[in-house]
Amino acid sequence: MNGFLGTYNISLDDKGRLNVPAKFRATLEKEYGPHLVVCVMDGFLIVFPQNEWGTNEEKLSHLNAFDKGDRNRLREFYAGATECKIKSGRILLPANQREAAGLKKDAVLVGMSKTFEIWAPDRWARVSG
Amino acid sequence: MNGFLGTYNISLDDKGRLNVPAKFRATLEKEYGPHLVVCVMDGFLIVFPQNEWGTNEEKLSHLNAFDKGDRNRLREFYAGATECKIKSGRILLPANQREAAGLKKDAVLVGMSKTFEIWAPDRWARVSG
DNA sequence: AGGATAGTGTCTTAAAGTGTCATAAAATGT
DNA sequence: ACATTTTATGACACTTTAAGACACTATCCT
Repeated sequence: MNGFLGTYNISLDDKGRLNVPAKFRATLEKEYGPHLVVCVMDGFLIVFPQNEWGTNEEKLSHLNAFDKGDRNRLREFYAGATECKIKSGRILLPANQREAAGLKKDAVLVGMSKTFEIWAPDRWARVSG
Repeated sequence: MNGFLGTYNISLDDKGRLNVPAKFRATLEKEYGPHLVVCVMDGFLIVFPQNEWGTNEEKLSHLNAFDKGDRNRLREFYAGATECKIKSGRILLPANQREAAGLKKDAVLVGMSKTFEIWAPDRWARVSG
């Protein structure tokens, strides 16, 4: 398996849930589990399978808790994060994350191997140019 | 075996699947497996046998997922890629890749030793002209 | 308690993806 | 050149997936 690959256009339902594409779901089932950590980056969301989040966290643990810049980075990272679980094929993103990412009715999911990203279509268009 | 060689005109079926030429299939069976990674280049597609893709991916592994520039580079690479498997001699390319390559009803497959390429006939004509 | 809001389960429909067969075309062996 | 085998294509039936809708539950607030 090659992890998460490709770009998918998907739409949110009336309650703000979004369908995880079947291929991503398959990867999750095979290599990870249904538990995810979603995290706000600048203008979009990153979704970590649970244990990928763990390895990332480890990398961050090398940052210096007494360094102001590092500490700010850590805070930003943790403050925006939430746990969520796939339920009948979908995930519900909390309102504040949807807002942080500018998500309204449609979203673009982008595979990044061990994680995937969630973008608002207009922002994605600007980045993927 | 000498890898993928030659040029083949093949047509897509009503659902967008394309037949992998018997010679390519033979190469895949003998030297690789049925799992492929297809990846958008500028205006055409490159097909990697799974482990050829792996070696490419390895080159990226030194990039830092927390660095903005690196992350952009990674994204470009992964966003255009998809995994696919040969099923009864054919592969199905996702709609966005077909569109990126301008594929409609016919395609040209071009062997490139360890990979092969998929072109829309008109674009191929311009390049090979 | 009552009414709002947010979250969850489940069904329906439409679209996308998959398996398989029949014919046509091409390649192969003698 | 002919018969045989393999390969490519088109077609169709079937399955899976995504989207939208709706009803039900939990939570919060006053």
